[in-house]
Amino acid sequence: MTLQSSTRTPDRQPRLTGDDWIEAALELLVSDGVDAVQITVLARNLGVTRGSFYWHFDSREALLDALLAEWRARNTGVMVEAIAETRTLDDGILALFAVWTDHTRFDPQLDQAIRDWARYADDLRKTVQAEDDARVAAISDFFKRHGYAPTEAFIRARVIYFTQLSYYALNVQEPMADRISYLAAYFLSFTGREIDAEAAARQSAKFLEGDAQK
Amino acid sequence: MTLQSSTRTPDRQPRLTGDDWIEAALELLVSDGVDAVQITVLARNLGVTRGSFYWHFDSREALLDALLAEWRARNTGVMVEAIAETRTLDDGILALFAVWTDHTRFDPQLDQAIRDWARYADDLRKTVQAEDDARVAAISDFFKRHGYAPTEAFIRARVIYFTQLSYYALNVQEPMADRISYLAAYFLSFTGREIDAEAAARQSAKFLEGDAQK
DNA sequence: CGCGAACCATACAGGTATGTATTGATCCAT
DNA sequence: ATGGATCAATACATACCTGTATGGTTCGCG
Repeated sequence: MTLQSSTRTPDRQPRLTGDDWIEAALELLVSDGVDAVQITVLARNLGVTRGSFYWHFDSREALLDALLAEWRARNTGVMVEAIAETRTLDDGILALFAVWTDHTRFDPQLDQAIRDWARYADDLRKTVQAEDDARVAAISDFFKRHGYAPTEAFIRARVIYFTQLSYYALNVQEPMADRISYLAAYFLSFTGREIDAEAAARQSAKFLEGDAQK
Repeated sequence: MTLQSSTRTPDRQPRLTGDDWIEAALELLVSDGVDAVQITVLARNLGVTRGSFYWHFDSREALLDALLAEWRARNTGVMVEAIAETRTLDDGILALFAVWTDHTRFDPQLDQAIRDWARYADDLRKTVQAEDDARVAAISDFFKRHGYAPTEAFIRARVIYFTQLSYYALNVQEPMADRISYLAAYFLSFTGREIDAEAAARQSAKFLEGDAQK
C-alpha cells in the first residue's frame, strides 16, 4: 500500500474539513441532483474513504441539512434586498437583471438544484415556496411603488420572476451580444413601457464588463 | 397462502398488461420523479411480484423508454397545433391558456416530470430542448403573424411560455375565480395590448365550465 | 379435454448504498 | 518525546434494487 493517496488532487490539504465535504456535495447537487449526492461518490471524488465522512457528519441527512443551510445563507433574501434599494423603474428592473447575471451575489444553479430537490420533498417544498412568494411580493411591491395597479403589479411580478426561473430551469445559454439585444424587448414585455435609452446603455456596458472579466 | 391477492385493487383484472405497468409507472414518475420509478415499488403497488414485470419488459430501461414514448404521444406537438389554428391575437393567446388548463389535451404534470428527468440526463435533455424550442418558435411565429417585430415576437413568446413553465414547476394552485381575475393582466403583460372584452368573457365562461365539470 | 401460451411466484446472484466499530496515522501542545 | 485530539482506513452488518433462471398457475382454443 502506498502512503500518498493517488486520486486526491495534489495541492490540496491532505486532511479535510467539514466544509470541504459540503463544497464537494454542492457541486454534485448542482450537476447531478440530490439523489446523486452520495457519501460513496463524494469520498471517491475527494480521494478518501467513507470513514472520513462519518467523522465530520453524523449521517447523510446531516450533510443534506448543511446543504440547505448553505442555500439559505447564499440565496435567501438577496433578490428582495436588491430591488428594495432602487429608485427608478428602470433601475429596479435592471437591478433584477444584474442579480440574475452576477453570480457572486446569487447562485442560480444552486437555486435550481434546491428547487428540483424540493419538488419531490414535501417539507422542503414549503420552505422554497415561502422564498418564492417573498421574491414575487418584493417585485410586486416595487411595481406598486411605481404606480401600477395591485393586480397588474402582482401579475407583472410573477411574469418577470417566473420567466427568469425558467431561464435557469432550461439552462438557457446564449451569447452576451444576444442577451443585450433582447434587453429592450424584455423590458417592454415586463413593464409595458419603453426602456430609458441611457439606462439601457449603462446596463449593456455592465453586462459586457461582467462577461469580459469571466 | 391465499389465492386472491390482498393488496391488488378489487375490480381490476387479475392479470396485468404492459400498459398497466406503464400507467402505474407514469403515476409514480409524476408524483415522485424518475429515480423513484423502481420495479420493486411498482410491483408492490400493483400487488404482484417483480416476476411479472420481467415478463412484460426486458429491463427498467425498457420501461423508461416506454414512458418517454407516452410523453411524446401525449404532449408533443399539441401546443404548436393549438396556436396554429387560431386567427385573431386574442384567440391565439386564449387558445394557449386553454391548452394549459384543459388537461385532456396536454398533461402538464407529465411534462414537468419529464423535464425534471431531462435536467440530469444528457441525452434526454436535447429531446426536451428541441420540443421547447419548437413551442417557442410556434408562439413567436404567431406574434409575427400579428405584426410584432421579430425580436419582440421572440421575446414575448419566451416570456409567455417560460411563465407557464414555472406555473407548473412551482405547482401554482389558485381558485378559478382568482385565475379569471388575472386574465386581463396576463394578456396585457404578454401582448402589450388590452384584451378584447368579449373574448375575455368567452374565455372566463370556458374556464368556469371546465372547472365545474371537474 | 388437453396443450401451449400468457402470466406470475420463488429463489438466487451480484452490485451498491448507508452506518457502526475499531484500529491506524498524523499533528500539536505540554 | 509523548499523549491527547484530529482525521482516515478497514472491516463488518444491513438493507435495497436489479436481473436471471426456473417452476407453477391460469386462460383460451382446437
